[in-house]
Amino acid sequence: MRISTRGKYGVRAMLELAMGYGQGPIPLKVIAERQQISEHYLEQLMGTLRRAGLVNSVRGAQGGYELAFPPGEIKIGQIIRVLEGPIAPVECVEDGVDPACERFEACATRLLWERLRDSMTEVLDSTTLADLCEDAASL
Amino acid sequence: MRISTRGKYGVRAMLELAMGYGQGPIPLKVIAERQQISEHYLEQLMGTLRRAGLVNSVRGAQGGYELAFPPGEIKIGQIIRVLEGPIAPVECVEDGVDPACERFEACATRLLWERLRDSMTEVLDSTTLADLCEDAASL
DNA sequence: GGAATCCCTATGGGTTTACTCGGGATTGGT
DNA sequence: ACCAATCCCGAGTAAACCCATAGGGATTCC
Repeated sequence: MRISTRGKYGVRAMLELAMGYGQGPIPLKVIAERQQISEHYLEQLMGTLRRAGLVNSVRGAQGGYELAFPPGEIKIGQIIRVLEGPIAPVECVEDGVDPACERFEACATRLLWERLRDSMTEVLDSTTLADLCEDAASL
Repeated sequence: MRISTRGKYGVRAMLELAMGYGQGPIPLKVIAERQQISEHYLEQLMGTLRRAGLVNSVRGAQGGYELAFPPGEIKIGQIIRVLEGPIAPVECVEDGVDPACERFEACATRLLWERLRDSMTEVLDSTTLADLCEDAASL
């Protein structure tokens, strides 16, 4: 029941961008240094986040990345979904999937997985980058 | 954010045992057939569950597996922990681990992961096999 | 004794993870 | 015009993990 480094690094990088929001783009190198993440690897994650529309990139010298929206409008769940895929403990309770489930007992476990999915979604979608910035400030 | 087949199969197998609780041991073959799980693979999972004390095994002809406790006393969280490891989205919020975390921003994300862990734990530890049996009965 | 069981270790193919590498495209500063 | 700082992209890779499969050994009921 772990998220991978993609989700972990992604959230950390996005928090970094959130803390510098409104002050121009932040270069990858700086994010990677501050968060101690392999630069080349983080680059791939940022590419994914950019294609998903969560960050904008500015190419060339003095370029870098910045959030596509204010921190208060970006939910952690969005980041996770982009980098880790659907938030669902098992495939058959993914959003939008409605498989004809054969085993009737399986449905009992399915209710369980749905409850788990919902509680995970609740936490991840009720927290924004702005919330994490506040948390960071009060530490 | 997926559990593996170990957790899935494990819960399904345990539910099968719960539904036959008090009626003698159920052979692996039957569980595997009813739940459509590879027999040999399930055997390994049952071995793990047995060594963890969640099921008892009866060897020899007419043998099989049975729950070590009544269904109402076995939480899904116990099964998951045995088969999947600690319930924690990231390593640093595992129970009993208190790492000196270097990055102060990391602590902001750590609060998030703790909230996620807690909400997952809440669901999994508040549901017992008896609850799943009820769910199954009312379908 | 034999069939039905559980028990154990080893192995293997496929996928995923977490990177690394090398080069190309774009842009600001001088 | 040039150069350095950036982002962009695709390939490659070693290790780990997942999901089994294989084959035999030990135990117990009938």
